[in-house]
Amino acid sequence: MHERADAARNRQRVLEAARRLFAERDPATVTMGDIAEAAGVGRATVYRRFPTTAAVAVALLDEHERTLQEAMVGGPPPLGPGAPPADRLAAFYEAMVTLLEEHLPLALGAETGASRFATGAYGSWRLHVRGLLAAAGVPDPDAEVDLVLAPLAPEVFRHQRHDLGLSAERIATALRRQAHALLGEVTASPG
Amino acid sequence: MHERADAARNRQRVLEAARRLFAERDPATVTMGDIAEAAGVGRATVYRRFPTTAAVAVALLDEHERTLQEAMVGGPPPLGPGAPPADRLAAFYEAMVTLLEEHLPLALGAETGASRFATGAYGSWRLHVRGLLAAAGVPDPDAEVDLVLAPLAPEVFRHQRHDLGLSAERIATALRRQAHALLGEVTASPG
DNA sequence: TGATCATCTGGACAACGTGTCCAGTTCTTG
DNA sequence: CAAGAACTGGACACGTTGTCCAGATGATCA
Repeated sequence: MHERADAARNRQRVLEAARRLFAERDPATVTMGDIAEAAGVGRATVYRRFPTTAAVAVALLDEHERTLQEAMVGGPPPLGPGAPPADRLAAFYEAMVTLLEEHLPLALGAETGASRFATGAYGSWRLHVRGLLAAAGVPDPDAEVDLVLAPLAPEVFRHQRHDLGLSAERIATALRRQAHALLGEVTASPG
Repeated sequence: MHERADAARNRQRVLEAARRLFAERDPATVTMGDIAEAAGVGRATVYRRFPTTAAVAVALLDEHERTLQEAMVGGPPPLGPGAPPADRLAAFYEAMVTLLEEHLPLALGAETGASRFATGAYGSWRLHVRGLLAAAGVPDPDAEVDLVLAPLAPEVFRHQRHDLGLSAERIATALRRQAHALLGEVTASPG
């Protein structure tokens, strides 16, 4: 049994209305009622598919995140396999900055309530970066992976981008340097 | 005009009750009403001094943070002045891990609502770390400082400590390695 | 085409947290 | 001890959440 036509139509209305609302104002202040009203449907209609506003944002982010993940596992280097770990981490950082620059309101909206560690996307990035750390010879990848991912928290990007006024390119450059510093010479440590 | 005796007494009751509540359950679920009830005072009495539950947590954290800050600016090396920037950053990381280990519930409680970037303590740490980055020859300290502080977000520590089960020492070791990787050889870059 | 039935819809409801207000009380000052 | 300032705590109005159910709508099948 496929989704009913009216249900599919309303789902689209809800998603589009939510995208607009998240972009227009502080994503943390968007309520289920706001989304329902903007979409022209009842509140229960929104609740039927999404338990929270964060879930709506996650749904909107999903396709973009999936595209990035595919490039990470099967795309061309340096983002995909083939390049040295330090270069791949730098490319990953750069791709994440692009993603945050394009969809920051959604990324912020996806964080309201539960932590980002619970999302499926975070798990994928974690797996990817952990592999890079291990390949580079980092002593304890399990302890470092979340530290390496921490600078990509949407709230950190928002702070740098808007409170501080830094350009996305400047942030990306800083992250690239850190990627090479963290993984560039690990195997050449004292021995 | 000094604080009235009964007001001071109630302030202490509120702070002690809040400390207990934050430690007992998820700090994000503690409400002003809970604090008032546990302290044995009315809700408006709590509102008189603290606008939000986060403000209560900040007040409780304040003295501990101040102690750390004094050690940073005037204490013995490697945390205080005198040691190389990489060693000082490593010492700072280690001190922050200790602080988080001892007062994680308060740190998490202080984050509910507004972002941690707005707190005065964050500004002090930022200033300190920015100075270390500049002294180490990092090209763009303003862009890197918040990235270097990001792994210390209470939510990241909570994830590593409880979701992953890592020991505080293991996290501190990983951070020390990163500190040396990020600042250890910056001035010895290609030339 | 028209009947049947599962699904969807949207307004209503109760519960909860927030922030404010003010009348009564308590403490400090002279 | 009197007068005034400050504090207290219950009450109030508001907004959000999450659930529920009776009516409406669309898919299926004869």
